[in-house]
Amino acid sequence: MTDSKSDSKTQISKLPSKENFSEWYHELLSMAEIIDNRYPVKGMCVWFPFGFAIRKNVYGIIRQLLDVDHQETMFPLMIPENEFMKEAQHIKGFEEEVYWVTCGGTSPLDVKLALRPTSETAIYPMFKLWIRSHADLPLRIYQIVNTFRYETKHTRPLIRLREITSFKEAHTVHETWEQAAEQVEVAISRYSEFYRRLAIPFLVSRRPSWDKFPGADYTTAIDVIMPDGRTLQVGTAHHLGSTFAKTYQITYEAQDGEQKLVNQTCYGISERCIAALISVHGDEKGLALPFEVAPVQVVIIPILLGDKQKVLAAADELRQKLQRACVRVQLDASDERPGAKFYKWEMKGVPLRLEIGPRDLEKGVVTLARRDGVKKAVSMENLLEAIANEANDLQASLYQRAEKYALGQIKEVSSVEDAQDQTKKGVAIVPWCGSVECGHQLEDQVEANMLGEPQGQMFPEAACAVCGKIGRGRTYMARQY
RNA sequence: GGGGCCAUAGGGUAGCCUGGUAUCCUACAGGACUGGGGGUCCUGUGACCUGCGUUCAAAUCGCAGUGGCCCCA
Repeated sequence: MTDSKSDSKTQISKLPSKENFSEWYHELLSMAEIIDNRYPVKGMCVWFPFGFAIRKNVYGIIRQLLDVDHQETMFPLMIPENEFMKEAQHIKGFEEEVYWVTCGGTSPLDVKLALRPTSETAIYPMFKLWIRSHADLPLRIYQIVNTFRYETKHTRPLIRLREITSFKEAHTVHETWEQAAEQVEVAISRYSEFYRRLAIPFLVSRRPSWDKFPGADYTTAIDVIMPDGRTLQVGTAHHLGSTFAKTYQITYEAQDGEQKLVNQTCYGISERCIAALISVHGDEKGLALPFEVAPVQVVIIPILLGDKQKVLAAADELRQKLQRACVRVQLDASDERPGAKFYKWEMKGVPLRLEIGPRDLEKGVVTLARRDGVKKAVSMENLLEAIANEANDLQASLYQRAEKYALGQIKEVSSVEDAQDQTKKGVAIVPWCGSVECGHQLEDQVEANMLGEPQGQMFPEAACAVCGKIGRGRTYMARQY
């Protein structure tokens, strides 16, 4: 404080500590050029080209995973009021959050148009037209679109937005309830694969009945534990049963000639997955990206000493070699000092850095530095192989680090008091008999949210933290974003 | 839903209390020397959120709006 001049110098372009997660997060978004939060409408942000490149790669994985048996499509942004208002439960869940278009130019519209907060009411009237017979089923489509919700709470870049720019929503239609239930499992397994590829550990749970999607029979959700111990919902899959089928009269002719109501599911992921990606892997130096989604996978830093032309030529040769091998490579031949470039590209999360200078040329090697700190010399001949290996190792190291943190944040507790303590810093697994009454009491007393029953796990018998009834039921509890 | 803090070059800030000339760092542009972990020097560009009010005069005082951040439900 006394030496403010040297203070400000050492703080040049430095991130706040990740301990101070909120500040770190906001700074990182702008310093790593992911999101520009200065757009003058509340809750609406601009993707920097670099951030958008991450988005493109990440959503490429989603597309890859869904394209196996889904078809990508695109529905309109606006939904006529009469269609939107048909499904009562659904409206009730969204009515306070809908933007309405009421005028065309200076003329009031006869039928108001809603900006989709999600697209069920846009898509399902069309499903009614598309689906005639059992031969049309199952139907699986998805779209990646923007949606609008008038959030009154505090908005947060990528996490709580008024315009969600990157909502991947899938909608499927099936003959039976069981087939739809199976589809929900498929959805969760695809999402699990997705987050594994991003090296992000996650929790899967069945949301309590009072927190399910409006109009759904049940909701299964994926949450990620953020660096401050709060959880972020980063994926949901809903079994819609025949609720919307009744409302929109979506029926098919079964093999026996009878007209039957369809069963549906929908499931979604938004740019919150990018928020999780950034937050889970990032550190004091900035972003840290898995090789698969990094816009720049390898950066080459020439060390311009001695015969500069020779070094530059070698660096460019290296660049071409990697480019031919389909590596997203960038040669940074700008006029900055090497150290400054190291910091710059570390901020952007580049997984691998290659340094090439006179010393390396002499020995026929390049210096390879991994974003997680590992640094070694590799020979020119084995370079491509070394890059592939280091990319794999880095992926494993990212995941291990993240998993270690995540596991450390989850604790089984048996009482309301312990749950209260635990949810201050992470996730509690609390014995719960499953009743709505006890659930509400838990949320009130623990002062945290119930994520719901952990999926795919077995627990020993224990007493419900509220009523004391013995059973195997558990619920995750956490402070949620 | 409730409460608090805040808004000055692209980013970070000083100035505001006590009304009059806007500070420094960084970034950016040009130049010179440099270059294996944030280089130095010279020159230059660039700002008082919007509206209304008070006043001879508003970055500064008042009101409203917009936007941002934090805490609690």
